[in-house]
Amino acid sequence: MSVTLKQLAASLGLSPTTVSRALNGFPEVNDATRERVRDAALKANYHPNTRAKSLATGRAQAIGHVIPVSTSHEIVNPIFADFIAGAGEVYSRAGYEMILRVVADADEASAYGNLIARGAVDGIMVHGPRVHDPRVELLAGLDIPFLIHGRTSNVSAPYSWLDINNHRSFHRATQFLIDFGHRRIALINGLEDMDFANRRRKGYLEALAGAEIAPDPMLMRQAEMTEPYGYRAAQEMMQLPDPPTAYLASSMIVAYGLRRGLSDLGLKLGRDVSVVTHDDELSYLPNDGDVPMFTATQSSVREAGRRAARMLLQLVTDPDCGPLTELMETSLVLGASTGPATK
Amino acid sequence: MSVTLKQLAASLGLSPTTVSRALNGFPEVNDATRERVRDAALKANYHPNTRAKSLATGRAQAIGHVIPVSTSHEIVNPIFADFIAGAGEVYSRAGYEMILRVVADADEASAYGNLIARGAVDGIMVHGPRVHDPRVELLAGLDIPFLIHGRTSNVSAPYSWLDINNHRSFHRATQFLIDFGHRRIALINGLEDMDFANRRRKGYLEALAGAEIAPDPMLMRQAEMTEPYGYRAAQEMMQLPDPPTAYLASSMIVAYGLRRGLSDLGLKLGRDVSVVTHDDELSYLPNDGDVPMFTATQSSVREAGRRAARMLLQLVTDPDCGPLTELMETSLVLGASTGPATK
DNA sequence: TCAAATAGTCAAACCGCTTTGGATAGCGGC
DNA sequence: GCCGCTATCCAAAGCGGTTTGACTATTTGA
Repeated sequence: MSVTLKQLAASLGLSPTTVSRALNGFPEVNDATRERVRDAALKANYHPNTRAKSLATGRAQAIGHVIPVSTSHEIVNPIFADFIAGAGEVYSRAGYEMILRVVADADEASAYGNLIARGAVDGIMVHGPRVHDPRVELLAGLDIPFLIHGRTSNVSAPYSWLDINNHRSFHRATQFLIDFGHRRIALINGLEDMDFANRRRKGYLEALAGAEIAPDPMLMRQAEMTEPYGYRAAQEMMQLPDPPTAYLASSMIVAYGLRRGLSDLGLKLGRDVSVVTHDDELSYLPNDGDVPMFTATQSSVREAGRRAARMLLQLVTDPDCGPLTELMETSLVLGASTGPATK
Repeated sequence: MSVTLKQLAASLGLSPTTVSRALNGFPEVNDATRERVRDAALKANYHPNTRAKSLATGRAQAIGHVIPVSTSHEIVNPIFADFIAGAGEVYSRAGYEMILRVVADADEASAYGNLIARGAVDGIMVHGPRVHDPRVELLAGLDIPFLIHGRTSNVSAPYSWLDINNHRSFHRATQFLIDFGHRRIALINGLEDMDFANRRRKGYLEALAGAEIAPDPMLMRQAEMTEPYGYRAAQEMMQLPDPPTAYLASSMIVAYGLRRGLSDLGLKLGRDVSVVTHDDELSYLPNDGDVPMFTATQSSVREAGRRAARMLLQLVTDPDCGPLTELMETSLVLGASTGPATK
């Protein structure tokens, strides 16, 4: 069915060696011969067998992504799709394959070991890091380039990562609300054993402290980021004796839930109550236009995927280029969901 | 770093042949020897190199997914994440790798040829089929098992697919609204060159025809399924001289947009206006609880991923098991978003 | 003009595994 | 004691590429 190098060589009356070198651009091949080989390869629709090639070269030409699915909630974070779309773009341009493993978070450790021991990948992208993430030390000991989308805390080993500035982002968003006169600001966070959520919480708390506002546990929640979670948070918090006048949402999905919860109570965003959300710029949930629906800390997760992929490829190409890190700042865009605090 | 079979064999004083057979469960190995080999393999953390194995066996032990990204809109369909999560589960259990290609839809054809010619995969999953999808004939001629998530029309070649009954689903949803007395029913569809959207449209039109309701082009839209699309559709259609009393939405995301558009006009779902949506049961947009928010035609895309993967693996294992097809029915769940038509 | 450098090509080894086709030893049966 | 089995094990030949180390012509330099 598919042509092999040997067959191609035979049909040209050349040795496999020469054909291989001709196609891979080695200098010690006559230009005329190279031309002839290239033509023939094209005509025969010759593509080198990936497996054979990577066995011979020792390079897998593939990057592994292990995406964890929380066993308890069976939830797939919607940002994966966009991140992967971004990364995939870069990989295919660079001639790398992306291999994906969907793994229940309990089995994650073995998934990495397995992937590497089998020589299936040259590098690994780590998704959804926790505050204390054992995977970092695990991978650091495994002698393979890896990059974390996000960060982890309390880990001594140096590692490469790309993250957004979650701390600053939520500090700024909180400050923004404070400047508008809000003092009862609720945080509808993601699960706080996730590193990103933890950092956001710290940013929020610091901004409150800076304004000498005592944090109120009743105004802080964490959970898997679904729409109903936002809805319930809004509905329940509005029942409080001293309800929040503003909300910080951890994602657009949660913000949609908040919006629904609030509007079901007859409250209008930006007038009666304010909402600032983080916006990953998912393609099907655009928050743009003349006046975006939500005031948001914005950062494209697709672009993050592209950059992360480029960094990881660099680490693969040159393993000694040291730990690579990038902190992407978010931009605070003004939307229709915020306004001054009302009494 | 990682142990090879040869090393393992040497350390045991055995030949590679015997070790290979011992680990792969061939009968011609002494039980005691097999035990010894297994122990050693475990202790040495031996995992056979995937590349070498698949080169030797001719089986890639991998399935390729090509996910198209519409070049014009740069939109990644959010259902991919859940579908892939479902499929990934099945693959890892079966010892298969999932390799993903994100491809601008223009380059798709070459992506398949390339993937196959390189011997990288044993089977291919096709996403997002159009009404007339050239990929089917392309793949049929390529002599590799493939399965389409969805279907295509006007293609003579037989092929394997798994789809939900889009036609029946939207027929039923429309009928449901008609039974409630609605006659002005809007269809907020996905792009109708996508096969699923086309079938839904037909189901909708047939139900209208059955009730002798003339379809109104002003009440039918198609576009990429984003939230603002739903919002605008609701806002604009409500301006019509004879506005719809009910809406059919193509996805939860669009339904959210509709909801927002309608509630911004002061209309309450289920009372002033009805909405039925299709619900893929994405994990972060659950539409359940005692009374789901939306009345919906429901079908788990994650489960579809699982089933599709199983079917494809069967095709890979036994290429002659003929075209496999499965049509999943959706269930119509009653939610709070529908009610009788009001004048 | 002749040795030495340079192109251009190829045979063969190798990557890590599977698999074919023996080889060897122990066994019972005659 | 010899034969034919069976139970175990192994050497070697692939799988489809890359890469090392020659081997020829041809140039080049002196």
